Amino acid sequence: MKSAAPEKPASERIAQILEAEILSGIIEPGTRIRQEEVADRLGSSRLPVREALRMLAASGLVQLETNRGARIPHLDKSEVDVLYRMRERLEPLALSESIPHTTVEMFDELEEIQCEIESGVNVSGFLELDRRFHLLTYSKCPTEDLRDSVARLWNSTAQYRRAFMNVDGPHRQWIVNAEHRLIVDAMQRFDTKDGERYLVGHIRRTRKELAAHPELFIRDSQK
Amino acid sequence: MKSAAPEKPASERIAQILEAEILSGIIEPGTRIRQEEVADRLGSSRLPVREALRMLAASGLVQLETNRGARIPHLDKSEVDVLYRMRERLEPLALSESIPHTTVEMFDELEEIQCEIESGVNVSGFLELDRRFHLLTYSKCPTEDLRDSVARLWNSTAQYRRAFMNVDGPHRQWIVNAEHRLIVDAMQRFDTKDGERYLVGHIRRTRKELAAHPELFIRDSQK
DNA sequence: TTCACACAAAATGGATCCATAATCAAGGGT
DNA sequence: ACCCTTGATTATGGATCCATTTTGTGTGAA
Repeated sequence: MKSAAPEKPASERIAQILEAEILSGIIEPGTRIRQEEVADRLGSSRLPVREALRMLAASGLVQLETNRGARIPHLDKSEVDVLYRMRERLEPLALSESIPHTTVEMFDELEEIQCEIESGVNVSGFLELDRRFHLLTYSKCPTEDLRDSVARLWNSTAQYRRAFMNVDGPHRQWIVNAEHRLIVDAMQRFDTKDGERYLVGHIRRTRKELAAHPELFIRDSQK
Repeated sequence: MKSAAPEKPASERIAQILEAEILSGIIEPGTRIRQEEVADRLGSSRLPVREALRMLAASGLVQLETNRGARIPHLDKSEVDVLYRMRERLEPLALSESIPHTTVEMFDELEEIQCEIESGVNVSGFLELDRRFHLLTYSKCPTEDLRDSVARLWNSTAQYRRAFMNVDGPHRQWIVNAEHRLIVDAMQRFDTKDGERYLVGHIRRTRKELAAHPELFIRDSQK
């Protein structure tokens, strides 16, 4: 019985690294990803990189063109809008499914994250904390497919949240804090309806604020 | 300038074949998929098969365990129930987004499919036609991610629709026909609200009928 | 000067080969 | 008789090598 062998996952390590680099903005949209470059940057052969790219393509994070390699897709205004409408419909379901299985430790962690957000952080810090906050509220959802779908939507829209935050910054940050607090309160009361209501409002407001900044999508024309 | 070279897609041909085999029931849930077997059955090396399995895993169609290969996951009653709730929320959005871009040819094809359904077909025939019908109503949705998400949900639940049809058969088939007709009518009137309403009812009714047959999920215990 | 054609360099897709972990079977010990 | 251990077989994960397509550059002509 060997306990010290967690058996490192395979090439999905590369997929996770690439995913992190993409949605943290290190790799910008439109950039072409060369397998060889990634391979010896992460110290492996091209083969795991290929598999990782296939996985990311299936997750919608990159686009593959045969014999042309992988690149991060540009999204136009209306596509991001629809992705947000998908979030408005799916995430409340994930929250509802998660609420019955919440634990005290979860609320402690949510409280901790929210306090850190309110303590004042920079843009990257907020994006990271905000992501952790919301995905944590969905974490007890028993259906893996639903959690994965939600995570996919967060990944696909990450770069636009970042761009928006860089423009609009901490403007009206108090609204986000209030919404987060209301969501946690509904969860503690095990009130799925209220939770869904506040969450829909949260996402819907973000969608509209994003739509008010079309300059974030100027890439549409130079596509 | 060579025009006759559509440049066959790469190993995703294998992914499509495997996908079709899985959701048509040829490969049953719980079955272990050996790369080598698939490789020389489809006349290629193991490498494209590996990539295809990674892609299918990212799509949720198979589960990968390191050094243990791929197998088709079992879903229990509550998981299928949540997948149907996801459908109830996402597919109306896809329909709404598709309706403004519908064409006359589409309505002709929908009419043709529905007539073929009403002409009386066997279970496999109905499942195929029903899938074509619904995915066609979403086909003009401009957001690829949304179309892909919907297709994923149809794939994940395919085997349970099949099992249900084999049990309950063409029982109350007239309801399906009426719902399909109402959906097409709403589309022709460009009434997205009505379309969403009828579609939600259609999926919701199916979910409840499925939930009334727990014997389709007896695999839960022998998991 | 600009466009076009051709050739070279590079990157992707695929196949074969090797290492390692898991599974199965057989044998021995309790 | 049953269980544990040990070895052999098998299957997956990874690396290197080859073919094909794309792309970028350079030269030539209009």
